[in-house]
Amino acid sequence: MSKQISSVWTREPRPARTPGRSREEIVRATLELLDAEGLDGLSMRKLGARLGSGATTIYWYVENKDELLELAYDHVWGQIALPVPEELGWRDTITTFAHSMRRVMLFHPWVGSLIGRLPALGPNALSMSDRLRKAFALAGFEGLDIDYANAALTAYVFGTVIPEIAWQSSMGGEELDQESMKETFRHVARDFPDLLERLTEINDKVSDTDTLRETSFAFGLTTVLDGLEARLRS
Amino acid sequence: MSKQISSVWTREPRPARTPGRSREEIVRATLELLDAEGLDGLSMRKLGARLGSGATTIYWYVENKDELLELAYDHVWGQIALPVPEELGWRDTITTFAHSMRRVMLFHPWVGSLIGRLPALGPNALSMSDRLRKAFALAGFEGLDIDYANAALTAYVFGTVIPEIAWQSSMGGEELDQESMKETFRHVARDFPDLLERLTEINDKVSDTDTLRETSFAFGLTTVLDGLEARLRS
DNA sequence: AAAACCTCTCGCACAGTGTGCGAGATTGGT
DNA sequence: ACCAATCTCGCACACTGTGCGAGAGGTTTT
Repeated sequence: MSKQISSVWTREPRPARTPGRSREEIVRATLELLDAEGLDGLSMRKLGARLGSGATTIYWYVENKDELLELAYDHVWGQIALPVPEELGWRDTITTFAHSMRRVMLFHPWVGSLIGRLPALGPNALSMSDRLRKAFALAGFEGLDIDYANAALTAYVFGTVIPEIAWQSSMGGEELDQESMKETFRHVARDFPDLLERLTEINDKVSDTDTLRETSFAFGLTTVLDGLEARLRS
Repeated sequence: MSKQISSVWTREPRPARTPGRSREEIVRATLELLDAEGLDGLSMRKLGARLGSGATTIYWYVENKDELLELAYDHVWGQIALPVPEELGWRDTITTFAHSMRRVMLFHPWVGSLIGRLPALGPNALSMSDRLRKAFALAGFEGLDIDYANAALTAYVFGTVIPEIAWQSSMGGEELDQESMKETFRHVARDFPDLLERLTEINDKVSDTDTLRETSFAFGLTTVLDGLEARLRS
């Protein structure tokens, strides 16, 4: 009888009654606040105000703020599209999935700060894993290799998008302001001639950074998929 | 004349005088505190106490707490080993690099929460990029492909390690306590029979989760490298 | 020697945080 | 009408980052 990891998902939720607030309502408001003001903008008092209640009322439905974040976190994973692999074939299925995952994460930038802090144990996260696994099994992977392939793919998406979020947020809500970004980069990279040269090359070839990042993402994605396919053939 | 992205690296540091504290001293104390108590354990007052000074003294050397984190952040990237590619060949070089990066990150788990919040513009981060690029250039990549390969590789490492950190920290400093982890997982995954089946399979084949994660990391790494190599041949 | 001027320290205060507690309101069952 | 369970929330506590302005200490100029 060892003690569980502390998480919302290891405690039974309070049975839902008709009167009063509900967990769903609270999570919905949490998501709105997170999307509107980011992780720092979420406070129990603001959330209470949005719900038309006292701040500490929330603690009746949720043990603490982290549990609230776990709930919001898992909700996001539910928004990722994963086509039925039997119809599209595994490569297109995974590709679609990866792009959808990226889009969803960029739309809810605050998840970037949660991935390193909260384990993803919610039903949506698990269901995502489950369906992803089926796609990889259909591709021909067996046993633990299914999990390894799964981990590699999601790792690539996470690792790409998380720094993207950092950039996006450090440019602070403003319009892209590409020129100032280049200026900044020129300044900090002044001691690295090769990096500077690369920067001007990028300037020549690529018009805006959004498509650059998307191209880079696609490049890495096919790289990973090619690597996985190589495994299947050996 | 557009305004810069706000960052320590875009401001000239205060010229160093002999008396009083120094930036290096403060960063060192910051790192100690971060390693000892994590990101939440770092507060200006605690840091001041450790330095034997008032909390607000720090603001003479640093604009705000985020700048302090940027400095500590960049310091970590300086600890990653990157062999000389001409000696080892690019694959071994990158492999060594990736493992070193993972080890360093796991040793300073708080970086996991910073990757999604602060852009990596410090000299160590840039120097890492620079040297990585050289390795990929030596491998045979050209032009933007060098950056894409670079991005793909670091994305994979980031994306693997960041969730690892989440697990590590959610088990709260305690010894691994594998049994309770399995118990937790069995509980949350109770509605996903395939996942449960996979879990027992893992239990049979793998003794401890540390080596499991390491195997998984190595699997994904060779996957990415294989994918990159496939690009080179086409 | 005196005055002016930097460089640096830090106590105080402010607005804000998560959340424990306990008193009260609201509800449903008898 | 009474009781017990369920739910709300004001207050308080310890804590956060940081703006401000008074002062200390040292160096340079007059």
